[in-house]
Amino acid sequence: MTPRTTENGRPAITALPDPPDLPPPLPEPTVANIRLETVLAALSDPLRLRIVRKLLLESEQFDHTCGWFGLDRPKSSLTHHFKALREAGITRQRQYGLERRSHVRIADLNARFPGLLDLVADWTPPER
Amino acid sequence: MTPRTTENGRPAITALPDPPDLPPPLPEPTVANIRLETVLAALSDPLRLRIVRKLLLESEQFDHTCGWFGLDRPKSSLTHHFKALREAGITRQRQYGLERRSHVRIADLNARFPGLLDLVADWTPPER
DNA sequence: TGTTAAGTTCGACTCAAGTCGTACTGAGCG
DNA sequence: CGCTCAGTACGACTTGAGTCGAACTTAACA
Repeated sequence: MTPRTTENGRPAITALPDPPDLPPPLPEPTVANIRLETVLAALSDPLRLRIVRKLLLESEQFDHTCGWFGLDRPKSSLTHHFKALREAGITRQRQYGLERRSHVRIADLNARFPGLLDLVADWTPPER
Repeated sequence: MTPRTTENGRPAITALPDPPDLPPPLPEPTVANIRLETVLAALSDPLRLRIVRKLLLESEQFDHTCGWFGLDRPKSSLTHHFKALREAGITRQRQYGLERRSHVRIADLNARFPGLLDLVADWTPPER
């Protein structure tokens, strides 16, 4: 089975199965409670768009800490944005000791809003 | 040629050709200058989501005036929202005498962000 | 030419969101 | 125990968006 690809040759955004024995996720909306307007609002911020896009394109295996993103912002700002993504239902966060790791809820979002993640993956950040 | 349909049976959102001899469009971004983050921000407002959805699902032939939408808001608020949609590149507005009519730039948006309009068409407004 | 009506413009107000410093929490580890 | 370090909580500040009233513009039309 070869992965389906999108118009521009990139492999489509698809989900991998979860490994067992993970810490429980932090509070998040159920799939049915994910609202389009909330998701769009969360993704309308360029920094959060960068975060989600990087997770989609570069996360080799599983979830990642805040530091992995290399974002030049104070920690309190990052907390704010990662919380916004999680509460919108876009990412799932789990606590590993001191670290809080994030990944995109790919299967949930593909089920609820097919095609949306592909738009994020194909996004190009504004130059400057 | 029968129209392709989406997963839930609704006909896919596709564009009709423009009739000739229209008034010129009001200022709007070119297709290449439509930004994903701007479009998502414009669509994250429930009122604007309703406007676009209604245009997609119920506009029988061509574009529609503000009044057609039956929105219970003062005119200055409607001006604000229709301008936001137009400047984001989501709608095109043309002046017909006193009236300013809007329609969705379906072909442009399907080319730039495939699948996005289908998400809007399938959206269900929050109850109450 | 005067009236009507669609829509804009302007300015004021409110509120939510982004930004960030500072203090705090809590796991890991010597 | 006490240090370190990831991340949170809280609060202050600023900015931008949504909301709207009031005055204005301008076709259409009698």
